[in-house]
Amino acid sequence: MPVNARDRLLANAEELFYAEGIRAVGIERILAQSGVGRASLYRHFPSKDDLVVAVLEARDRRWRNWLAERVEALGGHPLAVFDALAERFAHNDFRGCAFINTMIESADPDSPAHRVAAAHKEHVVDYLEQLLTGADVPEPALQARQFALLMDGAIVTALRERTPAPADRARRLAETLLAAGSPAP
Amino acid sequence: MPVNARDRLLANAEELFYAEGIRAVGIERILAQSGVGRASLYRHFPSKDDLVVAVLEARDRRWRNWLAERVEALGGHPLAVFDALAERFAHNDFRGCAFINTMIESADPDSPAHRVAAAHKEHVVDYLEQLLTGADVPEPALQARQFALLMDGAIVTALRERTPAPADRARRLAETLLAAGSPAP
DNA sequence: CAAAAACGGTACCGATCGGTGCCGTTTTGC
DNA sequence: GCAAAACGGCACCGATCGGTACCGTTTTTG
Repeated sequence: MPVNARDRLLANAEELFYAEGIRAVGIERILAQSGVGRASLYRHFPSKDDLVVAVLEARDRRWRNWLAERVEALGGHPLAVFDALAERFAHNDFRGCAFINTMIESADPDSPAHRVAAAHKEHVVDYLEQLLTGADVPEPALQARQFALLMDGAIVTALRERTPAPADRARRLAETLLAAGSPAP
Repeated sequence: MPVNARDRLLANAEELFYAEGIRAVGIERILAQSGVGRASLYRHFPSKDDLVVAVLEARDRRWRNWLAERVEALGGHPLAVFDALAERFAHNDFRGCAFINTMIESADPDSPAHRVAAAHKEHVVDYLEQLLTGADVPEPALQARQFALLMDGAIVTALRERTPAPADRARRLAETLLAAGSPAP
């Protein structure tokens, strides 16, 4: 557990928001679980929305770093992103993608939280394109979007079925996609 | 606009829930937009949760009927489900899949709303399997799950990008999937 | 060791949440 | 045409929402 009140708030708010949703978690719950005084929260964050944005930005950085490291450790092939996802799905506190959830909960596309979530997904697509380019896959920009669609589909399906299997199914789809694209240029 | 208070409540609640989320819409908003008295709501539905379940069950029936009719009209081929999705994505009030949104908003898998949403997805998978079986696609049970994953991936991506393009991309993925499965038995 | 910053606890605020009770009116069914 | 059901409007309830102000204490900093 972090020592700062600020870091404790960020950690506990992220956990609660991810597990139950942003709107479903009140300020009081966060304060109680963090052991932080009410005033301390508003010293660090002007409003709940600002706390939400800070939580999402931190999670964005951490999640993308995790993915890159995990793909690297699994051999660096683009298909490894699905193996990384499978690891996530296996955790019993898996509750889907925090950023998809945020875009759905914060419906207004112009809201700060929604913007951060949308930006996260764009960054992931950029990473995928760079990964596919490095693997000499033709049309990496288009294939990156296909991969992202498969990843989000796997995430939503895993949330629904409560099993890591969708990661493998998405991986198989991506394999046939790469196999179909390569041999006929 | 329906004449019954009950039907007006269902119609307006569905519209508001879909557009802004279930938690984000209070009882008062629904009453005002429906022109219904407060007591009338609680005469028909014991609580907000019961209203939510009734709205979802009605939408489930309507959505699946719509999909079946649309696929039929588009030739009856399994790939037509993606053409049907493309039509939905083009509407400017498109806000993703109400049932995915519900499973995310009502995080508890045992909550009534979550159960209805999960059941809807199972029914869609069943329909896909029957559709693929009718088209003599090998391993229809497995391919139905692949199709469902592609559909959900397209829906989430369309919500994110705010364009119907993901439907075409998912269709292309499904095409290569069928092409890869058929010629090598 | 002292000044200053960070902190936890509590009382309080207006607004809104879902839900109940009662009233007079309108619509429906026989 | 009359009884009964359905209805809309309003007042009200306790609980909780996000947010503010002030308190005395602890921790950091120089």
